[in-house]
Amino acid sequence: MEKLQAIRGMNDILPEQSLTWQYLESIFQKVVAGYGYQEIRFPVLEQTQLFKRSIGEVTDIVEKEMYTFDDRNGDSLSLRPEGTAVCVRAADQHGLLYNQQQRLWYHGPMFRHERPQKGRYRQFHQFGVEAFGMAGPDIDAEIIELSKELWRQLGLTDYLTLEINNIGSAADRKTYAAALSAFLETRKESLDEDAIRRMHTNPMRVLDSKNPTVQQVLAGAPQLSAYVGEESHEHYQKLTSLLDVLGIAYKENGRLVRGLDYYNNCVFEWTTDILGAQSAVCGGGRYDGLVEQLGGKPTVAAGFAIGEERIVLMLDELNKVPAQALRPIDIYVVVSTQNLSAQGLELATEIRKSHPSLGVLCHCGGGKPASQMKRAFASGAQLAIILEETDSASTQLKLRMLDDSNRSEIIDVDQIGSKLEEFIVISR
RNA sequence: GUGACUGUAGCUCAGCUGGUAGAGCCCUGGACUGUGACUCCGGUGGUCGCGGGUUCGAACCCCGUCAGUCACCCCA
Repeated sequence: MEKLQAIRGMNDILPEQSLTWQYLESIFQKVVAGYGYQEIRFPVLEQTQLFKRSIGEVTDIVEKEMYTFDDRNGDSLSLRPEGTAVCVRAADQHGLLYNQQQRLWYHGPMFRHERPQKGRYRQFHQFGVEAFGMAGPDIDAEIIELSKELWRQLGLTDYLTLEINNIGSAADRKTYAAALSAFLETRKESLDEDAIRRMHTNPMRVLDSKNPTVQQVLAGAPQLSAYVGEESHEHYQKLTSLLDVLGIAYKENGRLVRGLDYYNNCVFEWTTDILGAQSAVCGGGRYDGLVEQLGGKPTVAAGFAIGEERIVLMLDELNKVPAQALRPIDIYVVVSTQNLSAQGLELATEIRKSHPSLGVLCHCGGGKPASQMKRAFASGAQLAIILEETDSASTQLKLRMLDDSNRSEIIDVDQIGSKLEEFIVISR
């Protein structure tokens, strides 16, 4: 029988790794709750039209990266390549947006058909935040500060840089793209193949070129900032002064252009240099026109999304997950003879009841005490409780620390309640 | 979608210019050990990613295919 395997670019997260994911998600949830954001959950499958109308018909995501197929009745469906569009659809469909303010968060798998590489997979996970109905730069500052707080609690602050830019309104960008395109046309002979190809399809993408010659040409190119309207300028200025007041350092990057069409005014990105080529771990900005574009009443909005895989890679690389979070269990119960298996199960249950924060694993499946001890050490538990029979056919317990100390003590069964705390720290 | 490198036991890897596979770890039985760890002896486990081709003969050469890794593109 041929073995089946996972689809390319779709990873299994095994028990060892899942502890890191749980830790990460618990910090995320704690932080957003602290800022008053509420969770929203929505489907992984939506009408293809939703993404075409939001992300943009001519973007890479829609043109070549979506998992799109026909439903049994012929409707075109797509696996969600990102969360913002779906969040808007869901919130608007249920009347959460009109004349209201909402602070929402979500997380879950997204799908893009790209060649996998470090930090980028076909099924990947995003954690995102979306705020609706607040026009001012204050909410922009809030979500940026929220993201910074995530990094602080995860211990990643020193490894991340905030980049921001003002990309103006959709109309501003259209005018600018035309001007840029015209400029590039005059320097065509100095451009590489790539730049020439994008010159007309998506001229702003040429700004990202890593070719030094092209970059030289760009030095004399028109600047987006010159095409940004007065209103956007004012918004951006207020935002930067808010960031200053909040003590959030940022780098202005005039070439930061998001790949999704719906953004406007301020956009931002958190980047790191420890992940190789995939340096962006969080990206977001304002998208004031999106709700209306999707058929809702005009509603201003801002949000960001974080790539969870990339954060997990950082946490692993930098060893930032506390040992406590990586410990699958606290206590391993060893049953020295099969006669004691019922007592072992009872004891484990009792400890779970009296100390709900502890993970207690009771050895099952038989085996010599020696091999049970071996598993106890391998389990990552702090303490082994060994049930053994005495000469008088009663049972005694041996507590043994599962570290190099070899510390151990023999006690009566009814002493366990008080003795436990002498051996391990029990958090509430 | 493009490119480079890789694909041998559960894991990490050897395998010289082609002659039908090996080690360590893990697991397991035993010796020793004041119930894991060190040492010693034994054991389980692979149609060498898959499919073709060249050859008397291929893990090793050729072609294709699938998968992994990294990079490009783009993005989180």
